[in-house]
Amino acid sequence: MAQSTDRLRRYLGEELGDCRDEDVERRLDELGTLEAALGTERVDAELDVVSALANGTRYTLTRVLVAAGEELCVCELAAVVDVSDSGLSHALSTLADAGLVAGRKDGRWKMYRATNRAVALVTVLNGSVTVSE
Amino acid sequence: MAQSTDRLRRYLGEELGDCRDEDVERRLDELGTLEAALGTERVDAELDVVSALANGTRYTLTRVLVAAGEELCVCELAAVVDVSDSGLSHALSTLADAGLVAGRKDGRWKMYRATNRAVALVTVLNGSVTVSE
DNA sequence: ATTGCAGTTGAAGACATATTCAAATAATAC
DNA sequence: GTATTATTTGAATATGTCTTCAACTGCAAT
Repeated sequence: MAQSTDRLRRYLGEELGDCRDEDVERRLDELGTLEAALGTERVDAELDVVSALANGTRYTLTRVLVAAGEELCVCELAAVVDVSDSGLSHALSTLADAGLVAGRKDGRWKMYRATNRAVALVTVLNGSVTVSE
Repeated sequence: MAQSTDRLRRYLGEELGDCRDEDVERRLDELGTLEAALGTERVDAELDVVSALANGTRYTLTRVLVAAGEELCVCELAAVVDVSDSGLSHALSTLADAGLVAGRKDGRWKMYRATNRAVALVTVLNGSVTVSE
């Protein structure tokens, strides 16, 4: 740990004018606190959600379900993405685990809809990302 | 295409009472329109952003920079995540490409800050994901 | 100018994820 | 009941992504 903090000490030296051991310790503490305040569990949970969206097939499915504004049958979603039935099922299952879609069985058909979480995320992404034309 | 639409035809048959070729065509059109309205470019761009966030190292960096509310030196961020300097640089570069952080050179140090896009996304994720305790 | 330091880049191996195939389940139709 | 259909599951390959190592750039101090 002595060596790994050398660089930080030099940086703080330029920032503060001078820099002692306690200054380095304090800054490391501040950074540690910043990180700890997030909460490992929470970060992991959020990362699961983001990871579920981070795939072309799954993001398209989510986007279409949000745009549809109603539940769609698996047999309809099959027309939207270019994967096998099995791949489609895996994708929907991952999204459901992440709370981005919810499924309901209706006879021999299965219907999926976007959750509020999906709507919120897609809305922010849509609003935040600009596309050149 | 004839066979791949069989299932959809049967589903629409149950929904509508009866179902002809034109009904299947119409539904496929609706689904196609829904998807096309999203825009391939836009979906790709949004997927890039989501994918940039979908990694423990990068999500933690983003989260910390948002929480910090100010720019931090690479030498400070090194204390936050557990990767090599090279790995850290790659991570920050990916985030910068996705417009989630912005970098500024200051003498021999490099400072990074979270962008509005990052703040918006992290805020929504934080609000949308509940953590059991 | 040469040395040392902060950070980056490219390439490669290690690692993780996606998609498919084959088989299983659950529901309906016969 | 048996057969057919819709969807799911698990295992295996194919594909993609992380992280590291080594070499490099830019900057500053000497």
